[in-house]
Amino acid sequence: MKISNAKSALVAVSSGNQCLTNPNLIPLFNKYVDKTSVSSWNSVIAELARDRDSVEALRAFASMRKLSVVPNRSTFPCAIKSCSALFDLRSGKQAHQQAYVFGLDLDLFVSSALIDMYSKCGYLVDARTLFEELPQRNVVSWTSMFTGYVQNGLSHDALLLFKDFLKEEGESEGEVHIDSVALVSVLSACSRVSGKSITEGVHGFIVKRGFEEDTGVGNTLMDAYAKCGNVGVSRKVFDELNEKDVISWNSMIAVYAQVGKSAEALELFYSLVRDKNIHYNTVTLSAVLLACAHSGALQVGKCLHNQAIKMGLQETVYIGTSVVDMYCKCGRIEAAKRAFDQMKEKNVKTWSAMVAGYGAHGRAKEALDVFYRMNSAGVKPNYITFVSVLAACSHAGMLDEGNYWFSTMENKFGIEPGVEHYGCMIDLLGRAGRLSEAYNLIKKMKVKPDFVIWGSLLAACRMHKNVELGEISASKLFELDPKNCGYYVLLSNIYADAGRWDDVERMRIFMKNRGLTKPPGFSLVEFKGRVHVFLVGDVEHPEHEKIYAYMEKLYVDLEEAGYMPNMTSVLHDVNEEEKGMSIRVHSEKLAVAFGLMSSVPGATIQVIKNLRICGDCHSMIKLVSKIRKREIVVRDSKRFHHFRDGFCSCKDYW
DNA sequence: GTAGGGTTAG
Repeated sequence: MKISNAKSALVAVSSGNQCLTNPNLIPLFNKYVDKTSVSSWNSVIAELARDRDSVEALRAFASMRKLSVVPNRSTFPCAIKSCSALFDLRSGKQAHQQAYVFGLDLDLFVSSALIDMYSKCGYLVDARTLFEELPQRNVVSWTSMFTGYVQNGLSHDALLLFKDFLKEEGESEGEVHIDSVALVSVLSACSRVSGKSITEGVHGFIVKRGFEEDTGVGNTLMDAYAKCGNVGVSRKVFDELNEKDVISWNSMIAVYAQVGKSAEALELFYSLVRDKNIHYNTVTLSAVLLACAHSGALQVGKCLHNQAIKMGLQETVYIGTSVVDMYCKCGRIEAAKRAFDQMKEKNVKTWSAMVAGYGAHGRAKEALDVFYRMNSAGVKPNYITFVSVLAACSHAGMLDEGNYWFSTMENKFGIEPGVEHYGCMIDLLGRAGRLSEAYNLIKKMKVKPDFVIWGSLLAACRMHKNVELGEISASKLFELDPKNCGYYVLLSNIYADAGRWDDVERMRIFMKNRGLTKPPGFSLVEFKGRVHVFLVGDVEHPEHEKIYAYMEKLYVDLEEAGYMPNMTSVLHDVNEEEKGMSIRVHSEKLAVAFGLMSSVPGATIQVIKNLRICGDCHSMIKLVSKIRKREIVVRDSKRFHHFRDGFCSCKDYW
């Protein structure tokens, strides 16, 4: 019997039980499938399940039962797997019931599939109950249970279960034995709990049992080490893998892309391209596009987009979404829109990426338009979609719209606001000067306010000169993030504005005594397909001398045009002259200068900054855009600033 | 004929 023919026959006669009632189809069906033979049905169901045609597989299973063909232990696993693939708990339960009737529910093969089915449908308790009922278990039963916990966000329980497994393995005298698949599952639990010692422990076990050369185990190990902050070890595991498959490369590239090591991600991708033995795929491209998005590598991103088109992949929803996100984060919102419009299939992530993109560019109206269209298209917004919607309102200062969607998301969409949603609202209220409302909202929060929340309130207190609430926010921030000096500076500024010089002095001594740090600011500029990094006062860049010389000339022109340094956001513990020096060499200024001197006249300059842009850089770049007649785009940690002819797209609201 | 690993939105 040819399976593919069987499949077309089956498809022809399917739609449930019509195969029995439609006389024209019965001869066709009979030609390929002996409808009384269980093994014929098993082959058909297995083939359909393998083709991921789960709906047809379940129809075949139903038809078979209609014909009263008795299923055997080979029938159920594939049928149940199809239920899992469709998250069809009802059919899964029916299959469980039938397996029970035929005395097969405790069969190792059937029960493993059932455990997997219950887990995938979110019914972990049923999965565990069945697992406990099993008279004997093998490593597959255990693995199904491990992954069940991991996929339901209970990785800690998966690790606890692993301890039970080791006990049973020790007592079973060879009946139960760990394999690489089980180890992959355990490692994925490690990577989700981000525990360094547990990952190292499992790694030791892997070496002891001789699995360290297994490619699958190595691939997951890389991810687990990266998730607990040890990217160097991930790279070591990668380098030491004897047989790297495409997933090994993808994992390492994704690790780099996710931790923001974009240059390393790109470099590794280039060596993968040079390695003719391995063909990269959609996953690779997605990861590299993410690296471009992070580092603003637009030229490289464009090449990858073209490459995806050549490979016929631009319409897949993964790649499409990555491309949209890349253009948004590289400041090319119109290109993002074009890519977005061309996509035939869009999911909630695609829509949310577009909403977020418009929001970050301060184009709240368009963000909301996309959001409305998403609803009309019948795609349900989720938690993150509403973060994007509220962030769009916050970037544009649209308090009423923000308020509306903040209450609607819970009342109409049943999504409980999380710390990110509150963050947008505190920001909106705070900047509108409604400080006590903002403070009351914080007090009403069901989730614990984080440093973003208190940071927004503190910044608003500075803006609106409120000492009392500023002190409250600052004291919370000193607890949450005691080493970050940014908050001490802000509070000190609030005191200075109020003329409370004793308190300013107190803060200065406070900071001095505590070895406080500020995350180092850096800016990125892409030039000829390479991303250049600038730190504040950079002397590492090979052309730094030329850049400083260029800046001297630039400052002369700027001062002629009326530029006055604005020091309000500078530390109080340096003298006036030092202040002037450090502000002149902020990383975004160096990056803009490098962009100006190294690009052709008229070209847009694009800078990515890891922190928020400071007030002085903002006014300086506005002026630069005017006197040098250039469009300059700066993406800071919060949003985009498009500078043109002396103005910024944020309208100085940021 | 059963179980496992990599990717996209704030």
